[in-house]
Amino acid sequence: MDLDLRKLRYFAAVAEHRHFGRAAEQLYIAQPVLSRQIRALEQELGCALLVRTTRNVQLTPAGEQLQEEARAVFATVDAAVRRVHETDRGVERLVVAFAPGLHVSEAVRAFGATHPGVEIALLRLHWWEQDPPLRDGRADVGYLRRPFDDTGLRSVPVGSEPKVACLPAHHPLARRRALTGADLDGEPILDAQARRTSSVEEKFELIAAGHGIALVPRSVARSYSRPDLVYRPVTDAAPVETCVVVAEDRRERRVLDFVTIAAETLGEQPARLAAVD
Amino acid sequence: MDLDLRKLRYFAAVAEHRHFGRAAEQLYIAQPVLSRQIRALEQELGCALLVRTTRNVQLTPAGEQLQEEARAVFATVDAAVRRVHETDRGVERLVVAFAPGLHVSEAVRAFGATHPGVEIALLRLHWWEQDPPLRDGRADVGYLRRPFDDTGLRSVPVGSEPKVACLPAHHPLARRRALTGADLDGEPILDAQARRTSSVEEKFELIAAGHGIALVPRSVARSYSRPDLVYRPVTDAAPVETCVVVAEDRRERRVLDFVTIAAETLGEQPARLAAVD
DNA sequence: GTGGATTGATACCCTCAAGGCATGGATCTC
DNA sequence: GAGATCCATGCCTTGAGGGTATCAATCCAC
Repeated sequence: MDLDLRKLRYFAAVAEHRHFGRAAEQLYIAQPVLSRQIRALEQELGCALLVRTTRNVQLTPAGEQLQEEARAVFATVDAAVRRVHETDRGVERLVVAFAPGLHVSEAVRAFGATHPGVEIALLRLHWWEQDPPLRDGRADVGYLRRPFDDTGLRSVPVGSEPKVACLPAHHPLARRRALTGADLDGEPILDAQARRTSSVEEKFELIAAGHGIALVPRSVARSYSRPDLVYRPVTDAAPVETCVVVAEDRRERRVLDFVTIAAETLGEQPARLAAVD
Repeated sequence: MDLDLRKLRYFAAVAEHRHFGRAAEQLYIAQPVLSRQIRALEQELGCALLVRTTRNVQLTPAGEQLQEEARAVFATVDAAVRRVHETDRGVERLVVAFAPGLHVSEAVRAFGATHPGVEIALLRLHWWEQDPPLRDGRADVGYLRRPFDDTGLRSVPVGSEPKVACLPAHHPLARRRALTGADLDGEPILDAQARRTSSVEEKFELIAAGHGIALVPRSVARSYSRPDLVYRPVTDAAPVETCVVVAEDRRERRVLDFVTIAAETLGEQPARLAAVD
């Protein structure tokens, strides 16, 4: 059973006005209807949302939470309808995903110059979720770092780069110029299996706070530097390969064109990803 | 009139199976019902979603778009219901927002140590939208940079820092060690009024691509460095003040506690925000 | 303290959309 | 061309959404 958007909108009105009568007036329905709908919503959710006295209405903590969640729900729905209409009117959209530290401006610019009618959106990826957005349609094309699950995907390698260790500035190993894998034995590594952080910045916050260290591609080190973190090369770590990736069944012109342009852009200038120190 | 989640779920099933009969079977409804519901959805949206032949079903571009949007809608709704239930069961949540370049790990760690039962979520803010999330409930407390609209908000200053100019590495002004405001006259400044970018990284992509320059607080320069961008101090630019901010009507214990801890954390170590070169 | 005003809840009725069943029309397969 | 497959249409039933009238509880004014 689904949450009913109508009831949710009714609840949002009551939560805003803190008053059934005025909320009903705004919704152009009768007040008793509103009372019943809200009560039904509470039953469906299985928790109280409002504290009713005969003189006023207050929100329970769950009610306040729902008031906020309602905003997100309506924003998502409105955006969905808008984008469907745009697509129906012929607007072409290309969602380019990129793993942290990778730069897409050149390819986007080159693509935009030859495809002025295509609206481009960027999507930040995360370490722990690189390929799913390409498979489920959230993104049309992506810049990914191996390893990732490439079943059902087509990958074009566009460069490779060494790994570096990211340490807190006060870490004992930070005094060394370079490290080897053996140096890192016993260190707590924050990897994809660890508690999932919602952004790159959060991961660095954890490292800075002393919760662990991380092995990251050098381009990440170049993009995110902080005074309380240091990066040290790990001489015997395997290099990381970057790929431009699309789902195998995507055959739209704009998608194929972007892949071509992206491969050319990076292919001509491999120094972008594998620059010298 | 609202999009109907029931119809949307029906559509998602048809889009997945590419077949009315099997979709109806999965939904435990009769096939004719499904035909009518989908047709009604198409009328409500005002655009065709499916191309029906008597032998199979295909999606129109708008239909493919809606299939993808449906995923986002359901994910949002599910998360909303889940969080409401959690709140109802007594789980306390604190959403800490932060403007780009600010680091919250110390305060979060200190808060977590004294409030082990409170679940903490982080929310990245943008230049053009700093204070609204605090006012509409998306965030409980935030680290903001002036200027922002502080009506209805309570702000605790916690530090100030100079501004620097962010330029493409090949820009003529990049050869200078320091700049003044006069040097930047006539340069295209990417500010909050400019075309809105959805992340800090995108803004830097634009700068790197030569679309303009930006004036940013020094802590942003410290957090995001790239080989194709350079930062230069602007000697006569007004410093930027950072504040910990909450809505005036927020009086929950966990919110007030976090503000206290945040102010103490940054107050004791002002070097965090205003470090030497 | 008492009566009027305000506010949310309840009772009862009506309407219409959602859903089921039977069937039609079109297309593919053999 | 007969049968199978698949989506659409017609018709009926049911239940959720909505309206009006009214009640119960509280607040406020005098």
